[in-house]
Amino acid sequence: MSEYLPDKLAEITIKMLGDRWKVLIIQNLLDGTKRFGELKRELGTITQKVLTSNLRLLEEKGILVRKVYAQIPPRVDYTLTQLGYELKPVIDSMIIWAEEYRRNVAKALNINLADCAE
Amino acid sequence: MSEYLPDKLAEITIKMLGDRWKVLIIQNLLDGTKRFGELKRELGTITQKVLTSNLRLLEEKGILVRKVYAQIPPRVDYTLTQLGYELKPVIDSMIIWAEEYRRNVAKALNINLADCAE
DNA sequence: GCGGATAGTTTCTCAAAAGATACCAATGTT
DNA sequence: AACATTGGTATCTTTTGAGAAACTATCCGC
Repeated sequence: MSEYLPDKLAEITIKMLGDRWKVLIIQNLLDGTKRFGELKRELGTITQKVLTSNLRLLEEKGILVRKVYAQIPPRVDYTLTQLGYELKPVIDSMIIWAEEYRRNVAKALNINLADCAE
Repeated sequence: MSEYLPDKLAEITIKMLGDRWKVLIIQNLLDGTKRFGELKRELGTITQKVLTSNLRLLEEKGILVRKVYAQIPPRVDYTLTQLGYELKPVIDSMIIWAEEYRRNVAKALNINLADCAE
């Protein structure tokens, strides 16, 4: 039964990173502190609402900190915590796997093309 | 702009592993070939429907293969592909991170307890 | 016939997150 | 006044996956 405990651990991490936007946000912040608008531009098609709610959740979970400046126009900086930075190896291994996956897809396409040629 | 391409790669992997059941299924199959009922028992509370649909999707994506035996009672074996096994480092790094996260949560609880004591 | 084995399929409901769009606040500049 | 800056908030709709529960198919043994 104790062999199932590692199962539960991966589940914890998936809950933090379990969707497109969270992983992209964290990955962006690996570059260093960024402002709301900067993140929004670099992430592309994300809505303000979705960005806000994802940032707030990651803050709540201790992945990042949000620093509000007393100024107008408003300025808010987002920075990964140490815990957030420690997600880098996870993301890196994901990138490595995706590159392998891409190679496999390309290989599968080649096979399909050969079938069509016959 | 090319710096964003790695961003997209992590997204690909998250789509494969992006929820509780997929990561748990893959992790179970790292032990080797298993049957439907075996998976269902070991995963605990998953419904047949959810297990089936997750297995079919992982098969479609090339993460696992499904071998149907011509017998009654029905027998279907599920085995990770090479590509599926290559998700092991991703899952391992997730486990390591979750352990760190757990330590941080415990630390945060200690701080909160100290605050209450004062 | 009933119950057991196995791996599903079906139907409906619910929950959570994303998406689309509009609006808000404060200050500064023209 | 209008427009600019910034980081939001609010409301409604859509999408997706999970959950609950029932039913299906085939063979075998009692």
